[in-house]
Formats: sequence, structure tokens, C-alpha cells
Amino acid sequence: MGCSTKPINLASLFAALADTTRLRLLNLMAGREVCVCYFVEILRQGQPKISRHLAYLRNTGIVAARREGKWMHYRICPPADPAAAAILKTVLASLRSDKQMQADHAKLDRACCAPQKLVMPEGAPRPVQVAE
Amino acid sequence: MGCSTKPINLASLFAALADTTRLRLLNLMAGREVCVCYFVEILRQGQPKISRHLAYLRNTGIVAARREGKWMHYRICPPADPAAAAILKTVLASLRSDKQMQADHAKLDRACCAPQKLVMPEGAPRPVQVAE
DNA sequence: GCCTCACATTCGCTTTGGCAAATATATGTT
DNA sequence: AACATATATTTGCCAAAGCGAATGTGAGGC
Repeated sequence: MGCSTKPINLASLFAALADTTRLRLLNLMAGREVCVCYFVEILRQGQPKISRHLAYLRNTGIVAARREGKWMHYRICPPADPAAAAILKTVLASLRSDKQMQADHAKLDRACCAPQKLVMPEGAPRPVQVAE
Repeated sequence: MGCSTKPINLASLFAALADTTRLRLLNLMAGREVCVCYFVEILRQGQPKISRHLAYLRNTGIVAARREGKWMHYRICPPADPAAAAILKTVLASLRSDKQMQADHAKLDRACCAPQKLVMPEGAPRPVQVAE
């Protein structure tokens, strides 16, 4: 759990989706829990910017965070409202057909399975499979 | 036709969906072409406001307009990008489960089939079925 | 204790977009 | 031409939200 149960307004769900950075973050979280340091490394954008967008997603209620020592892990949190859940699912599926989103996923896979190629902070926690 | 072919960015599609008024307009246009005067009457909001939101949707490329004498008819214009089209389709389906959206549709049906009950401008054109 | 790391938040600024009220435009009518 | 109708656009104002830079916070490590 950790997922908030506050009702999601459809318009606010779309507002959360209306930004390329947030779409890239969600795409990376599709099916796994990801540490913030990977977002920063893969998107190559400033850490405060990443953090602000993650906070936006968290406030909307579509992602949840978990602390593990110094690291924060984020995961997608399917909304309770079935309509919102259906939309989010379709969106994640649609993102898979995008070139940049595929590239982001490939980078995460490489970071996950061969961290030497992407220079990662020593001992950064690996992304972990998560229940849909 | 009349639908623009400019490529739709996913983030801008979501921006267009991130407003309750625009969602209500899209819901009313699901499957039919609708005259502006019906939007104004059903949503009970100022005409300039309705017009601005219709312009927003038109600029995003998800609706198209057709003039017929003094009246303007708007219809949904499925995006060429299959991902965007899939999302829009899912959204329209999800809206159907919303209480207010159902009420709006009911009002439009009544305006269409018994215009005396809702006071409509004399001779306003009826909404018309449109290809999906 | 202090220091560092990983992340979050705040600040100042700019852009975008919502609104109501007023005004403009296009079409049809007389 | 003058006027009415249907719709669009402009204007002025305000709140939300994006950004980079700076600063704050929580968890180890020494």
C-alpha cells in the first residue's frame, strides 16, 4: 500500500499527465519501482526538477514513495476509480510506442543489468519489479 | 474531413483534457456533431467561455468545426496518431460512467427530441449523428 | 559531534491559462 | 443599408505551474 485513497478528479489526472517530464517518469515506473537517482541520470535533468515533478505526481495520487535508507523509491499507484485506472493503463500502454520512451526504458534496463556502463552512484539500489 | 493533420503531442493532448468544461464538451460531442447553442444551453455557462474552450480543443486538433449559416457545429476529430486516438477513445468511454456526463447527454437528447421542454432558439439545428 | 549523500523544498521570475466583461465578426433578415 | 442573431476574439486581471538557483532535511558514516 502507501497509495492514497483520495478520490481522483479526471481533470486533475489529465493535468498530471500534461507534461513530458512527468510522462517520462511514469513510463520508467511502468511495472517497476524506481529510485530517484535513476530518473536524474536517465532524463539528464536537474534533480530539483525531477523531484518537483515526482511531488506533483504524488500529490495527484498516482504514484507513491517508499524510503529505504538514503534512497527514495517511487512506484505507480493505480487509482481506485476504475475510469481513472483504465485511462492510466491505456496511457502507459500508449507510451510504449514512443521512440524516446523506449530509449528511456532501454537505459534503465542497462543501468539495472550493467551499471558500469552508465556511471551510477556506488551501490545505488536497483529498480525492482512491482505488482501491477 | 476538416480535421487538421498536425501531429499531436501527447502532453498537449492531456493539457486539452485537463479541464472539466472541455471534458463536458467532448462528452457531448461523443458520436455526434453539436451546435454551439446547445453547449451554452446545457452547460449553462457564458457563451464566450464555451467558445474559448472550443477554440482550445480546435487548436489542439481534437475537434473540428463546420459552419452552417449562422450556426457552428463541432465534432470530435480522432487524431491520426494511433496512441493519441486510443487514449481519446478510452477517455470518452470513461466519461460515460460519470453522473454529470450522463445528465448532460440526457439534456442533449431531450433538446434534440423535444425542444419545447428546453427553451431553445427558434430553429436551432439539431445535433446529428457522425461517423466515429 | 560534524560531514556527506540523496533528496525535498523555497525563492524569484516568467509563461500559461482560467474568468468576466466588452467588443468584433459573419451571416441572415428587412 | 440597417439591424438582429450566433459565435469569436480581445482586454484586464489573477492563480497555477514551469524553470534554475539556492537552501533545507533526513539518514548514514567517521
